[in-house]
Parts: sequence; structure tokens; C-alpha cells
Amino acid sequence: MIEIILPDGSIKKVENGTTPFQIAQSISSGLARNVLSAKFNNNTVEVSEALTEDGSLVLYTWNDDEGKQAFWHSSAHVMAQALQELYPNIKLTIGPAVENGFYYDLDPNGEKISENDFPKIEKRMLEIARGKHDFKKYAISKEKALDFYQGNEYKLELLENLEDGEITFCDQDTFTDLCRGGHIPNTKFIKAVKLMNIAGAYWRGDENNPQLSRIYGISFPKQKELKEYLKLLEEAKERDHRKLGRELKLFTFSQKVGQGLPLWLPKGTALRERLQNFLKKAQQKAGYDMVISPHIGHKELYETSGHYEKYGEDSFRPINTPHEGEEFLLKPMNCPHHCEIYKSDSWSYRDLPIRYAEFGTVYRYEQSGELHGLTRVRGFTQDDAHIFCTPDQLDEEFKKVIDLTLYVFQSLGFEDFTAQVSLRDPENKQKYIGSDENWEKAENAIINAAKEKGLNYKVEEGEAAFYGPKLDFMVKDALGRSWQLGTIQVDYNLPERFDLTYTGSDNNAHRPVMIHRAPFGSMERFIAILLENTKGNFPLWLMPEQAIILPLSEKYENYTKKVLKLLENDEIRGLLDNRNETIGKKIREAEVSKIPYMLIVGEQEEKNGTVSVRKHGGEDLGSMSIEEFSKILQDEIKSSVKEFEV
RNA sequence: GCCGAUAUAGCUCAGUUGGCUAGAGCAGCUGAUUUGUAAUCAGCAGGUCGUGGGUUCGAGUCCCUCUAUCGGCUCCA
Repeated sequence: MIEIILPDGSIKKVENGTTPFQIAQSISSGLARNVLSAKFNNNTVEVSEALTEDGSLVLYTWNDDEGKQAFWHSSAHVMAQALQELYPNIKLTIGPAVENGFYYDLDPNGEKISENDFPKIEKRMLEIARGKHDFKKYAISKEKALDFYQGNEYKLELLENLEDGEITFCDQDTFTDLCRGGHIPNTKFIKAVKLMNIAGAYWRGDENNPQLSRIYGISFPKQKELKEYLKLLEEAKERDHRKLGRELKLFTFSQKVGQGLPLWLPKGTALRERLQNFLKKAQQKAGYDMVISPHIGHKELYETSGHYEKYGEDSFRPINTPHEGEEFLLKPMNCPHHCEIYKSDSWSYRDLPIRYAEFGTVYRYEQSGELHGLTRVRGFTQDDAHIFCTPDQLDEEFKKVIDLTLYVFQSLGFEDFTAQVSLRDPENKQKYIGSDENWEKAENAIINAAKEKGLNYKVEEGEAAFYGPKLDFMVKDALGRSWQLGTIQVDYNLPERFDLTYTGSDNNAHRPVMIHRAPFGSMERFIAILLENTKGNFPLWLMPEQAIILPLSEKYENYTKKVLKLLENDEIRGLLDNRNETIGKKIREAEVSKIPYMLIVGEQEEKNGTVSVRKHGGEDLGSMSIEEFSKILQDEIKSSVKEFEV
């Protein structure tokens, strides 16, 4: 039980594990107005409190999400007040809390605000906070609210969509804002403030609307917490795949080659091929056949598939030819090609499912502002496959693909992923092609499979591809941004458009169902996220270099060459650093390049025919023979990646 | 594409209000040193200051164009 000490000395007991939020709701509002602290397992935690105008009480602590959201949302109010004071002409719009901090969108209306002004804004915010102003929420009539916001078309638009009677304002100090609530009781709790950046954002998220200025900030109840947060951000930068990719010599970009077109260096290529071979092996077991299709295709191919109409503008085109009227596109996706491969023969129901896999490089003209390292590029390679099956086989096939995807994620140590089921927007069905009946069948197939496989999934309406619903595997990057890696999509549309058929047992032609799938998603993005998740310390089997031999001096040249040869015999990817440098320097450089094992060789080792093994990070494994070392590596590889079981 | 910022050696960064021949560390090369678990010492070389234009007696520095990068927005087959 948790004891809550009330100001009158009485004690209220609640179940262990009750959140402060629930505690708040369980206490009668009259008493709780003055609750100052609560005792959790003999630890007193600070609880702030607020009484809303309907008498219900909300208690927040800094340690629960509602508390953080209220804290940051309240900070947004304080920022809005500071901004309004410093820039009287601006028009405030909305200012919610986000996952880390808060923002406020405003129309500068002629005012110039830049990052250089942040210190001045922060200073004023802290002054307001120190003024110990209560946040006071109250109801107001629509008429009065409309009157208050004359001249601010954004707030007026918000008010238009609210019913009279459900409109509330919130005051603090001299500032009033239209607000539905969720505040801390007083500005005094805000002790540290940092404005992060200023950026453009469209009013109501629609690019046809005017662009507003969005100022992002974060605040904390203690200065120390702000420092810790900023330190965390610094550390995240160290994990950035763009930085690691350069340091580990995996890939590069060139202004001359073009935006969003990565160049893979030898080490990155080796890593990528190792990943591909890993998947190829599993796919072979799962009954896939590899195919190869060209990098360009006739415009008509994509008109048939429907992609041209939808994404023609976002494709690289045309490819010039000596002949008039011929137009080619750089391949933006592999599916139409695979449909044509399917059509190169006639199929019976006994042949299905047919599974065509290809590491297909595709090109898409992504908006310049969207490009980001390797996670969003204009030329990338999908670990693509298309499964053509009978409608009866769909459920089974879909589940098999989930198994394969989970195998890939588990082998690479991705535990922190969420599955997203993307359905069509029920309000906006004309955005999608295909019959209602087929959409419902496909959507049900996906949800059933996700359920049966025990995936932690969430459903997003309106996120489906235009031709079918999908199941995506989402993973976060170093800065907490969510990226789609693996994807599985059901498609009734392309078989229709390409008139794909198979002969059923009734000797009639039937329409197959198609599954698009890519467990990695794209090689580029997958490697980027893998880099950020592992900080470049890949599983041993993926490492471009697994071991480096570090001789103490050039005197041991003959022996080190012998050791290198032995490593090669055992298929260990080994390097030899026989430069004339100190051992300290060689170790440092091997550490920086994240080589998992360092083999130090000197007089002792040469005499005994051994190597001295140091692991990346500093652990000393002592002296051993090459055979013993080789066994350690093999065991480590075996334990990290298992064979795929069909 | 939009908003804002940035672009100096292979990498990370200095470079005052426009003013001598644009600097440093790391990496590279040469030499000395022959090393016992995260940087031995010395010397040398390396730059059309992202591109193109403009202002000025004079531009790395000020203005404009384009390109690329970064943070958001929008988009994401």
C-alpha cells in the first residue's frame, strides 16, 4: 500500500502500483486541493497539483507522461507570453506538448525571430516563471472568445470549430490563451528552459495553407535535468549513422554524383553483401527464387501498373533514346517487372505460391528537403520479393513472411520495434484503387496474421499504400525518430491490372493474390538504423574486419604473417598493422575503428606460438593459440545468428 | 517543394569592425625511434575559402544566384 499524507495529517492508503494520476482521481477534490506530497514506499516524491474549474483534481509528478505533457504544455503558454511581449505583432496559433518538449506555431506577421533571439526569449520565460503565476482555466462563451481574438484569423478558425459551452481559456500572469487544458498549477515549477530550433510548419499541417514559424523548446523542473537532456542529445550525435559511416569508411556522398545518391565504399559494400547473403540463404530455405530485372522500363509498364498516374512526377524521367516518342523511366519499383516475369509462363494452382526475390535497385525523385543520410535517399536497393498465391494461401503466406521478418530482426538484435498495420482511410476511399471486397479481405488477413503471430501492433487508418493495406516494422533511430524497415503488403490490384492468372483445379482461369515484402526494407535504411542501434559494433559475423594483428615491432614480421595466414585458413577476416608505430597507438586506432578483436604479438607470443587477445573495449582474454582464438570467434558467431527454420 | 541555418585542407575546427603570404590538431609523406594493451619525436606536403556573379582601392569576411548539407514542415510506391 502507498500512504498519502494529506495536509490535515490524515493518511489515505491506495494500492501499490497506483499511478499518481490515479491517486489524484481517487482523492476527494476538497481535501486534495492542498495535497503537497505523497509517500511511495517510504520515499516522498514531489507532487504538483491543479484543480480544474469543474472541481476535478489532477495531480502530476514529473515522472509520469501526463505530468510531463502538462509541464511542457504549460511551458508553451509561458513561451507564448514571452513571444507576445517581445514581438507584439505576431499572431499565435497553437502550442502543444510533444514527445520531448513543446512548440508554438505563430504567424510572424512581419516580425523577425531567429535563433539569435532565443537567449532573450528564454530569459523572459524564466522571469515569467519566477513570477509564481497560477494557471487559471475557465469557461467562456463563444461570443466573448470570438471577440477576444478579433484580428487573429487562426484562433478564429479554431473557435469556429468549437461549440459554445465547450470553450475554455487559460490565464497566467497577464497572458490569456484559448486552451483545453492540462496544466501544472503554477509557473514556478518551470526552472530550466531551452529553445531548440525554429522551423517552418504549415498551418494545420496542410502545405496549401500559409507557412507559420514553429519554435521548439524544452523545459525542466530542475536545471540539472536540462543539462542531462542536452548531454543525451550530444551522445545521440555520436551514434548518428552519417558520422559513423564516414568514420568506419562504409559509405560516402558526393555533391558531384548527386543528392541522395550514396556511394558504397569497400567496407560498406562487404557489410551489405554479407547481409544480403544472410537473407538469400533464409529465402532459399523459404522457397524463394531469385530473379533479375533491368534498371529502366517503358513508361507503359508503369501506366499499366497504375504507378505512373500516381507517382510519375516523382520518378526520374524520361530516359532519352534515339527514337521519338519512346519514354523510359528509371525503375521506381520492382513489382511491375516481377508481374511480367510471372506472365512469361502459364501457371497451374499446383505451381503456386511462386516467390520471386530480387535485390532491386530503384530510383525515386524524393523531395530535396526530405533526403536524410542513408535513411531517405533517391537511389536505393530493396530486398524485394513478390509472392503470387491463391486467395486460400494468402493467410499462410502472410504469416510465413512475418516469420522471416522476425528472424531477420532477431538475428540483428532489433528488439525494440513496433508493428504498424496500415489500413485505408474509411473517409477517403477514392484515394485507393481496388474493390471494397478485396480491401476488406486483405485488411482482415493482415490483422489476423499480426494477432496470431503475437505482434505488438497498432492500427493506423489512412496509412495504406494506394493499392493495398500493409504491415510495417518500425524502428527508432538515435534521435528517436521512427523509421519503417520491414514491410509486407497485400495487393489485389496489380494481378488485376496485369491480368495475371493461374489455372485452378476446375480448369478455369483464376486471379492470384500478390504479396510485396521486404524484411530489411531497403539495404540503405536498414544499415543506417543498424549502425545507430549498434554504434557501429555490428554482430561479429557482419563485421568488415573481425580481428587485427598488432605486432610490437617489425621484428616479428615473419610470425605475424604466419598468424595472418592461419586466420585466413579459418575464414577469419583479419588485418595486419605492421606499421612502425607504438603498440599504444595501434591499439587506439583499432579501438576507434571498432575492430572486435586485437591480437597482440611480441617476443613471448612468437616463442610460444600464441597471440595475446584484447577485445574491443579493453577486455584482456590472455594468451592463446590461433585454434583457441578461432573457436572463440566461431562460438560467438554461432550464438548470435541461428539458421532459419521453415 | 516550403521555412530557417550552414558551407574554410581527406576529417574536426580557428580566422576580430572587409586590410600583409588563410591557421591548428588529426590523417598523409620522409626520417629518427623498435616499442607490451587508447595518441613517440622531428621535418615536409596539403586550400580557386562550395559555385557563378556583384559591391569595394581591397572580399574567406558584405549582397545576389545556384549547388550541397543540417533542423523542422509537407511527402514517402
